[in-house]
Amino acid sequence: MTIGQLAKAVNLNTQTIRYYERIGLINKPDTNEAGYRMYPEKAAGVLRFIKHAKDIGFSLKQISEIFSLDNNKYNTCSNVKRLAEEKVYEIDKKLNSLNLMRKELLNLISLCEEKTGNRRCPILDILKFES
Amino acid sequence: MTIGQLAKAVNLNTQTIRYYERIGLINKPDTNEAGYRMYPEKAAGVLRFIKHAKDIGFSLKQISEIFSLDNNKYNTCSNVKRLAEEKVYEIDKKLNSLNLMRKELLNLISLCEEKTGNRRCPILDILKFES
DNA sequence: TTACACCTTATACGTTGGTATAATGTCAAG
DNA sequence: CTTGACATTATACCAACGTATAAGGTGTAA
Repeated sequence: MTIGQLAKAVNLNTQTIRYYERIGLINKPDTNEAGYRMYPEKAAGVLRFIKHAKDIGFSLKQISEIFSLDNNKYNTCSNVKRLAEEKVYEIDKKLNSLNLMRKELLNLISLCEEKTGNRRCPILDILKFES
Repeated sequence: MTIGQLAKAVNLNTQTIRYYERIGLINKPDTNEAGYRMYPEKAAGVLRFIKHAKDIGFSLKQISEIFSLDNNKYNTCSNVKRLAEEKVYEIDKKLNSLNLMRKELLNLISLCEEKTGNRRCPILDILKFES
């Protein structure tokens, strides 16, 4: 699988895939005679994992952290598992934080609805002078 | 109130306040004889508003947009409300994504638990290109 | 008066996460 | 055997959101 085919498969720019390689997020795959990167099927899964992790707010650095456990020969499955558990904990913190924001915004919106017809905007009023 | 006092009051860097001015997010206040920016009390409220809005996920650009709605005094409340509703929608998408990722990680963790004692780590197997 | 903490502007740099461009090589089809 | 769509590398550029530095002016307190 060439880089172009991979890019199409996971809906990423080829430049982006090379960028991920450059920053050490993914490994450079074996190349063919012409020097083209030839990716195994698994690569698509890895990239989808990265996209997914990124979507939910993990930085490329954090994603690297998960991958880099691989470089340490003394790493056992339980260490990797521990890291995964830490990530779950981080996710839970993000979930809480997002839920709080959501509540706050909905509260502001409901204030707006109570006050329709009024000139003053309760969202502006509250965020400006009471926070 | 000088820029340094303001910065301390709202826990921001003076550079950051000047940066906000530079990008047009806040107005340049009147200056004294020496050319020092002299901020009214209200400035702290505005900066707190910005921090708060940023905390709940608004970009500086979006915050600018809110301010400009405020300046227009035209249909303000419903426009601000629309922005807040858009933000709630964004938050909901993130929540869904996070919940998916959480599930995935827990699934990987459970694979680890099934395989305790085994040399190979199923998480790494999945994440690595090779093997 | 001198020291020191503050203020000014202008400009450069830093980080994250890419995208664009140039100059060049490879390959398959017509 | 040329054309077009790919691939390679290297380098530059982008937006967002600041932070740092240089070179200077101001204010106050000992």
